[in-house]
Amino acid sequence: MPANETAPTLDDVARMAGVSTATVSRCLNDPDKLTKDTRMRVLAAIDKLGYTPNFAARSMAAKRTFTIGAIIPTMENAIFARGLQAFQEELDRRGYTLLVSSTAYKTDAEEKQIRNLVARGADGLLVIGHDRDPAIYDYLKQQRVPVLVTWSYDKAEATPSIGFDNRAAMRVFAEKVLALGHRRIGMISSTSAQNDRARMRIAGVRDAMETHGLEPDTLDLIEVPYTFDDGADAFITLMRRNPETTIVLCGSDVLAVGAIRGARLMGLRVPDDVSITGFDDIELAQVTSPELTTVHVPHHTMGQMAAAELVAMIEEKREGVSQKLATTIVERGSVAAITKTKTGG
Amino acid sequence: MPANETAPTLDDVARMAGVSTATVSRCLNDPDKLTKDTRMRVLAAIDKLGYTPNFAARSMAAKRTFTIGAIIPTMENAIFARGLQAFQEELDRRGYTLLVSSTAYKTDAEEKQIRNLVARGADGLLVIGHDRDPAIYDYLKQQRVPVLVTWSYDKAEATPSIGFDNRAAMRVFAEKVLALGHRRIGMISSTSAQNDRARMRIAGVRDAMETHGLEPDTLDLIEVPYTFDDGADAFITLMRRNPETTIVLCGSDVLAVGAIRGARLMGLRVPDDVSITGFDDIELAQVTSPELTTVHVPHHTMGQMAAAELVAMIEEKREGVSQKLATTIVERGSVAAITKTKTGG
DNA sequence: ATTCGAAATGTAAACGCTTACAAATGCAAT
DNA sequence: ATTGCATTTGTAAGCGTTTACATTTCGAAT
Repeated sequence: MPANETAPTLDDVARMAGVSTATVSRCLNDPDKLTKDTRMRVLAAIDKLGYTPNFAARSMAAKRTFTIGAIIPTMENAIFARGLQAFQEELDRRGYTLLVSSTAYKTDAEEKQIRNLVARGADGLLVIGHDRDPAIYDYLKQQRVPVLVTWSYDKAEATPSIGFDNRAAMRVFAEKVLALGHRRIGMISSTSAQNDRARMRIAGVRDAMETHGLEPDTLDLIEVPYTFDDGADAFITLMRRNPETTIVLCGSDVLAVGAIRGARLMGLRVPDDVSITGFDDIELAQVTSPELTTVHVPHHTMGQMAAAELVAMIEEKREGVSQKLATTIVERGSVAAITKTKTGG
Repeated sequence: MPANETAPTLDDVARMAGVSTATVSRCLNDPDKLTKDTRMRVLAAIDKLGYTPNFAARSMAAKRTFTIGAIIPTMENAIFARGLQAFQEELDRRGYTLLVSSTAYKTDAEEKQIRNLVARGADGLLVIGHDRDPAIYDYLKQQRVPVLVTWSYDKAEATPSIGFDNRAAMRVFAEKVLALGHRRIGMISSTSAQNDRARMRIAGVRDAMETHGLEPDTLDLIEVPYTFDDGADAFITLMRRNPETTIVLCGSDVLAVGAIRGARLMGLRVPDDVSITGFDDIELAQVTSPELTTVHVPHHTMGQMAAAELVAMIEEKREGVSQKLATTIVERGSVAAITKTKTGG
């Protein structure tokens, strides 16, 4: 019963195996450099002592942490879960660990979190969307920490991004559903300040309205935070102040699910009385009744590609290259065409 | 344009402020010890250089990281999100940072993650449920890392826990809904191996059956992983092999939402044709139609209390003390009483 | 003016690794 | 046996903090 007072160190292992600390270190980081015999001896000692390398010491000496940080707006819903999962898996495969931090949509919390991650030695950072204080980008550049933006693609931005064109995706989608004859349009978006994804999706809807000969300013828009309840409340507000609305486009599935609930609360049938759409295509989109017509985002591919690119940026010490991913439209049951009856109402 | 090649260190700050490194360190950790004048000088230098303390160096020297690790089974759904959010907020308030790691329900991944968190110097660990390889507990004891179990309460276990009695909660709930006259009972649970929460909830249902004079073995149980689809599939399987089932109790809201979807797919009305219940009371429970009758878990309080207790264990170097939290029953629309018509079916 | 204790600051030794460089070892060719 | 080169191993200097201990400074009390 070796009731050691403290955790074993490299030194302890070296002593027990009868080798130098350098050899133990090599055994951990570059096993091929050792004789099979010494390697076995060291491994045995490690095992016997239950040794785990001290991360802080290691990263201080090596000036590398093999850690990548990701800052996401929220963990509360599944929006980022899928993509992040894929990101993590790919990182794992490449020998990196992911550190996740959530800002709970408080933009001012982001800077603090980024500094924290950098102080912890993150070799690279993944962030969502382009919008943030330029000072943050300056800081990151000064610290020489590679950053990759995701969930957004914008070649005009200086920071490399792997994502999709939120504006175009929403435009194409909106054009398609509006072609069903809708003239009175409402939209529920999450707060667009400091959120290019939200902003671009709104712009996409306005683009589509123009295509259909509608005045973009007539879009009845309401911006709210990011929960089901917000979606439900916003929907009710929208329908009260504009009862002749025939379709409500939501900036995300979460909001759309809330909107469907709002419709149920008001005794409105979807899509018979009003059509509702989402964006993201998370699992949730299939549990409502009716199921959501929405825009499918390639979460998995996006996460995977982001991991590959960020690791490449780190290891090859090169600038990141942006890539645009395609979104697709998923038609389920929440959208209907305008019928005579309805237009008359 | 001081295009420094490398990030500024304590030394740089000290030099610029004309003080020793010890003083700069004090300025960061114990500002009151300094003259207002020197403090200002140091702060100015820190600001000017854009200095951020190096976390690895700090934690190596201080042998403290002010970091707490949490290992959760999944980030994919909101089950743990609320509690973890509260946990994080409380930790923040006390000056600690949270590192989250998800096992994706792969129990063998947990040990690796725990070792990783320990190697990273986590001052304490939060884990979900009691079930895990005893070797893990041994390792943690040897490393002297405090552990707190949550989402489960069991005074019989050696590891302190802050949570609720899964078995009793499910028993009380099941007794209540079964009192409505149900005799043919199905249950969908997530895999119970290595998952005391699932196991206890199943036991709770069996307890309730006995109370109602039903043979516990007649419970038609099906265990699946943890997604909506699993819930839907399980429900369909269950109803096919046992069409006269009148109520399906689910081990979690996620599964229940899946089950509701399964019912819709089969053309069954809830609760008219079959009743369905959940467990957890996450937001999701209110977006389905009908809304879920479920067991409310005090996520927020649980997370908050867990944070307070774990920090106390660390700072006061004492054993943790377990606490049992109460759950409540939330009746919404997914359960109906058995009518003559139905019993005749 | 001195003295003394408290408060502020400085000095330097850890902390547990990695890695450049030096030394030792092994093996093949002579 | 010797030599030379490649391979394996060892030595020791950092890495950027914190903190015990030593020293200096300051102000109040004499």
